[in-house]
Amino acid sequence: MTKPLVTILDDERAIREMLTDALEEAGFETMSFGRATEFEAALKTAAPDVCLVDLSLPDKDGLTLVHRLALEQGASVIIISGRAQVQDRVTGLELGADDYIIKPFEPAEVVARVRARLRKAAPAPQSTETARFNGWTAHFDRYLLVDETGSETTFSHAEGEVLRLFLERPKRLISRANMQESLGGAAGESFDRAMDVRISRLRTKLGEDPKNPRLIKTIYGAGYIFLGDVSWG
Amino acid sequence: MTKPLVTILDDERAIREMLTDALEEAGFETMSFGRATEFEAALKTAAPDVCLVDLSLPDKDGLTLVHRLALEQGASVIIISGRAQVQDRVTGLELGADDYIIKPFEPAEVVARVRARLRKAAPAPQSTETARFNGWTAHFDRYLLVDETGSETTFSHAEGEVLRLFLERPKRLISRANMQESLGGAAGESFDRAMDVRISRLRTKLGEDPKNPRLIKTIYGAGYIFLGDVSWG
DNA sequence: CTCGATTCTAACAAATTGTAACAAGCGCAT
DNA sequence: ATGCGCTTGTTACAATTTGTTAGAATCGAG
Repeated sequence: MTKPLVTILDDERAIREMLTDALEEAGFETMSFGRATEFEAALKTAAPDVCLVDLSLPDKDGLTLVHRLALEQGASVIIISGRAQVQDRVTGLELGADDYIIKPFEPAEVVARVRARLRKAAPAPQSTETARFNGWTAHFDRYLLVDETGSETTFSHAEGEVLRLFLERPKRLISRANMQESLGGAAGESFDRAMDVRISRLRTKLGEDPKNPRLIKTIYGAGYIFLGDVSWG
Repeated sequence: MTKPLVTILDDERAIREMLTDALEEAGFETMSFGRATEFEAALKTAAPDVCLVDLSLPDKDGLTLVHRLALEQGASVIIISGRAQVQDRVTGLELGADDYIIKPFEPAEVVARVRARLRKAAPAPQSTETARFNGWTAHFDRYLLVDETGSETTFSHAEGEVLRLFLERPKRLISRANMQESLGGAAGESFDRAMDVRISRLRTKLGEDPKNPRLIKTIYGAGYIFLGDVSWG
């Protein structure tokens, strides 16, 4: 169980430090950025669970960024802004933000709101070993994949690891680095290929069309994303 | 597709009415209650999607109720309270609330925050991932462009970034600098060409006539403009 | 019309990902 | 021990995506 990753994007160093301290003390992993471009570069290899974003950025329009974040990444987005008008808050929230905190803020409240986001988004500390998605049913305890027609296919342990990872974080980018870590892969360069192969094999078991995969999508240069409506239990 | 159900629990009639009006106008089903016992009775037969709860109730401790709600029901809980201290907010959120709004509030903001809750809870946020324009349908979640005749073309991630940018700002000039930012392009000079190429490729996928593009128009020396009647969802 | 600046796009190249085929390792029944 | 079958990583090569280059096409000022 790794620590949740919270990213901080704010052009004021003092604020970044304040938030970093508070969040790390609360037991989160953090990464902070002063400008949007750095942040976006980092997104290619890390998948944050919650993103704190200041709207007044030097190099980019914050709202557009929020919109993209909310849409592409499945992460929760919390806007932190000095703009206190109701209209600002409403548009921020409509564009996809999950929360809107006004400066000046108390670190304790930010932590509490981050926790509230994580609680809902949590991959569900499911005791169940069964998940359903798009007609399929995966039984992890029996290494069994059941079709909507009822026909069964088994999957191996390695395939199950990948499948579980996907089912636990549906509709979110999972970077290769992240996946490698979760699969306990040695940092070895060649493991990259092994991962591809695992995914390839999983894809064929799911009956994916290689030219046009519907469930496991590749994001060139970034990672994978599982598009499926998952429900556990 | 039934309307989401929002419950309101507040002892002041004026507030109940204000919220009911705003929420119903926004397209939600509502139920409102003046005391906790009524509310709890109603919970036996209805499953709200979002619960608005005022903490200062005549007949019960609001926080306990929130805690139970958050745990037992799967609903999102938003506290609405006159108690504005940071400590109040923190404990409210820690106990399981998803959001904390301070009185006095603007109905518009409440609606926006309710929407934000529902967005995350929704099983398939398909709505913002599909856009229609001039006979085409773009499915960003599946990287698919569908013709009016139904024939499909896939587009890559990079192409999708451009397309999305256009669809988000139709009929408005998008400067090259602006586009470069949004595409996360390094400020490098040579990225200019890469952008051209992305657009060129997108154009061919959209079947544009090079001599006479109908959708993606070049404004010499300024940028691009997307002419198309876009509707999302 | 001519010229320089700008944009278009075909063709190439580099990086990244997909997968068939092979090989090593393991468990298990013979 | 031997051999079979299964899992999994490795290798090698194919395919895809993306950026780069270069020359053609286009634009607008003078």
